Amino acid sequence: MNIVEQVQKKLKQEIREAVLKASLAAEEQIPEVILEVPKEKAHGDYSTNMAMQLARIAKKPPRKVAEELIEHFDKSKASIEKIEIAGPGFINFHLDNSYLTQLIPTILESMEEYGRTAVGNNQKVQVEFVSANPTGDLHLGHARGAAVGDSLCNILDKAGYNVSREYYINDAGNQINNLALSVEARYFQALGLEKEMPEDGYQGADVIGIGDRLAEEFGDKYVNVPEQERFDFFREYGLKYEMEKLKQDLENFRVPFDVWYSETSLYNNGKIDEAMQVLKDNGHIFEEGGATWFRSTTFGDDKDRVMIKQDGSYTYLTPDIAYHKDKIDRGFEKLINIWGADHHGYIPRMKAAIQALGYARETLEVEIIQLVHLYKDGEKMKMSKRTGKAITMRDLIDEVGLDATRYFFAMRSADTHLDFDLDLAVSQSNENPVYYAQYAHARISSILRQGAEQGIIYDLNANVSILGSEKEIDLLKKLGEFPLAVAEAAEKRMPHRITNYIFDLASVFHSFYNAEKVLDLENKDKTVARMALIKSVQITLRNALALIGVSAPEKM
RNA sequence: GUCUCAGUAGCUCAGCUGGAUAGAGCGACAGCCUCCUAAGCUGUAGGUCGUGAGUUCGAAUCUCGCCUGGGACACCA
Repeated sequence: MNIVEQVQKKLKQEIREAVLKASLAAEEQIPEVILEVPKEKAHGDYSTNMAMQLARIAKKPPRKVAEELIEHFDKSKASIEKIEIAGPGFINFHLDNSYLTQLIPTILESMEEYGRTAVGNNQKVQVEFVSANPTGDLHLGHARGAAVGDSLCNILDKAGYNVSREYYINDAGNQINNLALSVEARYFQALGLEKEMPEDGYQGADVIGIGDRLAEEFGDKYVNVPEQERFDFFREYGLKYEMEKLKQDLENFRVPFDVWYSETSLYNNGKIDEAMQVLKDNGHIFEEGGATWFRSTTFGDDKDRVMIKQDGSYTYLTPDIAYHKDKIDRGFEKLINIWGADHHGYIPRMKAAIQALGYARETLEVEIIQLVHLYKDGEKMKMSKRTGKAITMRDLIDEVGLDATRYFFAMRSADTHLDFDLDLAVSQSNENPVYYAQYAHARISSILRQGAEQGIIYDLNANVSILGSEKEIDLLKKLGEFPLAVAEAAEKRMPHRITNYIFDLASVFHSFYNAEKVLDLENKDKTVARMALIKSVQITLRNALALIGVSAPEKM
């Protein structure tokens, strides 16, 4: 707990104490103390609406309640400088903010650990994301899911959760057969032979590439082998090729995974049968029309779902249920799935399955990633995966750059539609919000470099108590918020809270930079203290950027 | 038709557990480099928070209806 959290806690305690001493409410009647930072600086450092909340219980007008509360408030505690009643009954606290300078040694000592909290309680959380079919290139929606998922994992980790990142490989079922047939067609075509693409074949350029590669490597070797052998070979080859490319693309996008989980493995190790058996034992399975059904309506789904089709094969749902059972069997207490908007209708049946297996519905959380629309020259770009005309994640990174892409995806809440302005993201100018934060970091680095050249040394023991100007206090306040911002982003599963924080911190720094000079040879003590301050800003900025996978350059 | 997400400044979006005069960026306008990076700073203009009701001391925020837009509603994955 840093000094800011300690002061807030103290303040809340004192407010409760005052309520009791003033006999405004009995102990069990007191609502949770809400402290907020007023938008208006004139309204003090913190304010509480306690008096308004108590008005009914105390049967007195809010301002009267506030007066009595203040009367019994012990001002000697919690650095209080002044207390005022304002508006309809707010109580505004003005603090002696000199305590904030204690943040500096805390941050300098914590370094890359600053921001870490234990709110997650080491809970075992698994985040499954991207999980795109290995049948083509990752597109924009996947890129957004990857960026949001990775950022969320970083944030959860920082907030004290025990996180595992997982990718579910859909390497079974029709779409892979389709891939095999598409590869086959492209292979024949690469050799100049006639071969039609399957009806729902993958038209992407990457499959053409696989065909070319096969033709080059093996010549016409596979033209005249038995069909089944050829099919099996192309299936394996295509899958391996697509997966390698996928892994490489994600790695380039700074998105690592701990586990790559194969759907096929569920078929081979009996886990599907196992899951089916549990559902059967729990009485949620029935036969009808030659198919085997899961009675998901018991748990609020719109209709029951087929698990084994008339032809004896599984639907997509069946291995997926086994997969989720396996996740829980592996000891995860919370499963977070990050899905594209098109899978949105799938949530109720998956949650139903979790319940039918005998677990709490809330074990599974699904975060939906809404669609991305690309705009260029003010116009929406059309794309279609079927015809292979989609812009791929790789195209996007090549054109926009890694940092800008990550930042753009992280900065919008994931469940709203995103209009991605290519021209804006590409622009290397002040129009681009990505550079704003990086620029602040580079500026700080530059000042610290020059300070060092002039032999100015600061350390944990720098006398920071001499800091206290308005801009310095603004900076310190913002620095103190970081652990809270991370904790809140984690608990609400909202990575974009972090970009908001980054922007705010950078903004306060730029403002400070323009108002006050750091390096001042006439006043060495102040220079040392300010260098320690901006070093703290640099550390915090870098930590925050790391959470969303954006680099913190020393120079720009 | 059912479900779901959204609608906030000209554009793109924030807005916390319901709080005070609804905020940023871009764009427009006016200023700031003899000074650590002007990719920056300071200020001005710009709003019926889609709409109608309800809940209450108080609603952009919660509830319901309606309008508009996106998406999902397979024995596909």
